[in-house]
Amino acid sequence: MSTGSSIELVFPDGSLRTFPQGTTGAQVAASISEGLGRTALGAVINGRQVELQRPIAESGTIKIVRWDDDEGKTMFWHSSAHLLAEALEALYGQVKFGIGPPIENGFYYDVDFGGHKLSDADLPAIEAKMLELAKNNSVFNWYLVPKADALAYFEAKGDHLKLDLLQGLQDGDISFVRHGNFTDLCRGGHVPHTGHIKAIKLMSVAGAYWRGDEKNQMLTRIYGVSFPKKALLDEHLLRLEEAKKRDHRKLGKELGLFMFSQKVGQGLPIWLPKGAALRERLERFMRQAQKEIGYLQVITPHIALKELYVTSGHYEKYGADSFRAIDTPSEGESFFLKPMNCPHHCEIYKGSPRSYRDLPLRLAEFGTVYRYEQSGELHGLTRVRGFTQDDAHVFCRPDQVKEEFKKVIDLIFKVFSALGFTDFEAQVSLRDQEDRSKYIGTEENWAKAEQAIIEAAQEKGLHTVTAYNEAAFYGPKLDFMVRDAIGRKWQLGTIQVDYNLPERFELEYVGNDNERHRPVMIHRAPFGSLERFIAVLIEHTAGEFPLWLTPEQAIVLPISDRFLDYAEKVLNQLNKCDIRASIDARGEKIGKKIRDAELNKVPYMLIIGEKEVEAGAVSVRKHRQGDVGSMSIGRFSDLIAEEINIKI
RNA sequence: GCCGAUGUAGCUCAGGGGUAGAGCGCUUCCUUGGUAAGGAAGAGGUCAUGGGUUCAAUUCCCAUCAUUGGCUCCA
Repeated sequence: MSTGSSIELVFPDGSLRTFPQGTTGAQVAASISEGLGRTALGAVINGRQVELQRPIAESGTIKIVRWDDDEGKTMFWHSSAHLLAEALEALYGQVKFGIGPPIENGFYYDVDFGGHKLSDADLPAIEAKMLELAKNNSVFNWYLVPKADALAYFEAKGDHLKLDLLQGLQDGDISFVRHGNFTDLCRGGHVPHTGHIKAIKLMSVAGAYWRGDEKNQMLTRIYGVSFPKKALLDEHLLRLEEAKKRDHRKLGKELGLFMFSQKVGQGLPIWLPKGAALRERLERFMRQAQKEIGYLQVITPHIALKELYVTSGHYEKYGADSFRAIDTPSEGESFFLKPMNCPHHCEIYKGSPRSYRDLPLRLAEFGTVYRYEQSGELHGLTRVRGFTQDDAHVFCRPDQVKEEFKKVIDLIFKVFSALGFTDFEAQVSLRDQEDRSKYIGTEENWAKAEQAIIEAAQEKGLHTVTAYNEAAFYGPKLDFMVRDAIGRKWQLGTIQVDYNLPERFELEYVGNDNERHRPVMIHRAPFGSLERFIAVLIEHTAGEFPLWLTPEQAIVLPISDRFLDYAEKVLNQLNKCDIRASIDARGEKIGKKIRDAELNKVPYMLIIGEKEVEAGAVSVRKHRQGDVGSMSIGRFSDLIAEEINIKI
């Protein structure tokens, strides 16, 4: 409660202190410690980010934020976007500004250059201008103006974008922020002055539709990132380099896993022998895991009549975005490439009468599906036009939904842990809260499905986040996001509850009351798609796959060609022990062979020479670790078997 | 689909109006070497494709295709 002359502020640690009315965030920070006073970038008061120099108007919660706080970075990058705008105006004059928000790793500004075309080559000059302007230590002044004045200001400036933004704002006072020679419409939350921005890197230029709507004008978006210290920028750029080294497109090529062919078509991955073998091992692993918990494997064709997808609702929803229909020469039939496996599985369900005793019926298929994706969206293996889902559909009674859902969660846990994804979170994807026209099915069924997901996730103790407008058009989802070895988030597995398809396909079972009932369907794919999963696995492991998956587990390195015969014998024995291996028979020195094997990320190198031949042994060297000593092949194969068992 | 960039040897890339270069890889020869690069020689490219400008285009211009960073979309 604030009195006339003082305010009370609650700090993040729960402590409460009283300050005179009109105290600024900066004064509060300085009162805590000299260090905080120096490093503070902003304040979060009652959940709102505000500048340190603003007097605090009312009592409430306060958090002084620094660079290390997320809010600190947000304010820092937001301020940097203003600085970018100032630089652009200084360099190019008549520039219209859209929005310039902070993002996960930096900031961007959407601008309209009129006729001028900006390219990457212009970025260094803009960067230099920003750094130059930053040195002015221009204070970010936040102030209120009447809406009429705000309109007049941007009217005079001819900035139709800001005017458009203003239309959407409530009448009354509008907040502006001014620093140096630049004034912008802005909600607020800036660092004290531009001098804090010490290192800037403008990353790229891209097109972006105004307000994200493709019917609107396309603006030029400039992406950038900035830091309070040069060293932090260098570190950031190093991280990007590291990510680049792990890029699955690069590693996939280097390791001979997959390729694309212009003649085959964009977005259609081709699996090379090593990649295909890796993929098969993943499939085998999944088949086994599913078999253990009662899934039945099925196989369905790659095309189906249009009517199937009319029934399922996919035609109405995605017909226009599908590959063109395949028409038969004389019968006038119209087929579509399979974009989903579920309609086929529904037909399997329908193929014979079902009793409540048959449920749950769990049909699994590594189903290859084809979807027309816009050309600009294709990306390596993560976004393709033809891919294989580790798909399955659980048909069950309404009373079994939650239990079945939980079993699927367990399966996903098992898969993730076997593959080393220990850090993940689950996202409950629900409908758009306003626009429900995008979805099919009754309100009642949606409510039931959403409830089942939320409860199952809770009972499994999952840490979940809720995302609206992320549901599939026929039902809500539980999506699993894993965090990879360098901290990036990827969406992998998904589980979806569906009351709608059973309805549309008129699926039934006979209950113990001898009446007909409608089953519920659960769609699920722990990997999501094999393509995408392998892409993520490549980037997560940097191409150093778990031993049980890796295409080449060992390589035999003879010291000279005098030992080639023995090398062949060793290879034979390895094959017998089911160890995937090859021989490096080149006329190179051992150092070179070792180097190449290390670079190729082969887990084990078996070096053989005079000593090994005499002892009937191999000298084992482990990738990244070095020499682990000499042993018999039997011992080596035990070693490998042991390592595989620990990991799965 | 839209905006920007890119496309030269198997890979990574340099070059530049007068029909091309490096490193790695590959082949052959010499070397027979003990835990991250031994030496030499050689093969390999219609400079993405199609037009245009020019005496001459891989180089400049246009279009197409593909890749790529974004936007939109994502069953």
